[in-house]
Amino acid sequence: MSRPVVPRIIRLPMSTPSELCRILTNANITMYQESQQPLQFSHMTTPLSGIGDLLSDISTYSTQVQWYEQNPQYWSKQNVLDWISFYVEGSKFDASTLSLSYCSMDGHTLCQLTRDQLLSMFGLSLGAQLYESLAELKSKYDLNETCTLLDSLLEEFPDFPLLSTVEVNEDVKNPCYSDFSAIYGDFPYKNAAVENIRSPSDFGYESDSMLSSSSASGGVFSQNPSSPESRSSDSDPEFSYPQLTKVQIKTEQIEREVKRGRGRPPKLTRDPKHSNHVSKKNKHAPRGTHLWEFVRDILIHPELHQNQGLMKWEDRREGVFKFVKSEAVAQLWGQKKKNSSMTYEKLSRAMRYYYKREILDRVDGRRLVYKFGKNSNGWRVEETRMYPMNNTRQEEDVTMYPMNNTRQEEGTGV
DNA sequence: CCTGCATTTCCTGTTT
DNA sequence: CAAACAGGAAATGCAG
Repeated sequence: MSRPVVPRIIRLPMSTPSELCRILTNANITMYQESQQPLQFSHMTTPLSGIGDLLSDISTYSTQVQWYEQNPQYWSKQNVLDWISFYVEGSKFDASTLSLSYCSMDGHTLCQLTRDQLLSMFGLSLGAQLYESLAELKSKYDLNETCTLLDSLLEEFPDFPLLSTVEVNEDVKNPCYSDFSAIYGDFPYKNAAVENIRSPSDFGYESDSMLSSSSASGGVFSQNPSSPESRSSDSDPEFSYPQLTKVQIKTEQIEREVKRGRGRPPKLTRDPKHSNHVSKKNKHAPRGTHLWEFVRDILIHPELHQNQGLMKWEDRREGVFKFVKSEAVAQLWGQKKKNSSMTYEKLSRAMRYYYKREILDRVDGRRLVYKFGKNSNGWRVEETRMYPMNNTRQEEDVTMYPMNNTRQEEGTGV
């Protein structure tokens, strides 16, 4: 089998900072407000129950995966937006001319678009890039999917005489990772879908659904309760986490007795079954805001959260705010960073580091209360006046984000 | 490969 | 007493 074709995308110099700021902000706006739908595999039918289970797992997982990790046909709106953002960012496309309505479609809809439609929507250059990328991703994932199914079939039925003679080439099984990584280097093109598939209970929530019913959905703590901060899981009245089984607790204790030392332990893959399946290196945290920016964005766009009341302003003018649902915010942050074991305790440590950098000022004597410092920006009323706090989100929001709200993350250094 | 940054993880002690 | 705060220490992952 020949190697799949690799998209020929060249990373061009960045757009202007303000453009990029808008792009990223736009992505954030949508990211936090959208409730992604689980992917449907109903179009696939198979008489084999094992495959059905696999698809069920994939479907569950797919509420979290990035666009580059799955077939464009199954992309959520968020995936589509991320995909577009990626190419906008890498081109000289003027983001201000881009209407969010063009980006507000799911993968299925996207895949119906003709080349001409894409060109008219995104311009000749970007449109062509998108079309090319889409076409190649589609063909690649169609192939990949077939191989994955075949692979799982082999695991399910190892003794099946015909299937056992079939070998699946590694490069074909993970075409995206092997080829894209060669081109993009650090870019996170890898088959995380395979690596991360564990049990359905491993998968965290998606924004609102989890915030209201993490325990019911077998929330994120069921996966990795290894840190003692899990003790704080019952601290939040709005939150309840699934109780650990005795076996889990026992395993935890053994693990901690074996390796206990200061500092952050290496991330362990808890499912050895998949640990050797693909490369473990999880390069590149998703592009996005820093913690304080994440917090700020929750505060200045409360209307974008179906579950409001995560945080609130205590004194908007002074930049004083409070974590109302501290563990929920931590979970949301963890979701953003693909870290299901994030807790408020850990998040708050990161917040405390901001004191020294004067991104935050101390607020003594008030629990869960912080204050933006002189090295933070984008939260002041003047900076966000273009955003009426009570309006529902509209497409105009995208281009209305203030130009002067540029990121200065590097300028906030110690 | 090395270095720096921004966390993340863990811990001990203190305050509310 | 529990939860939150404080901050040291060390590790991680990414960017340059």
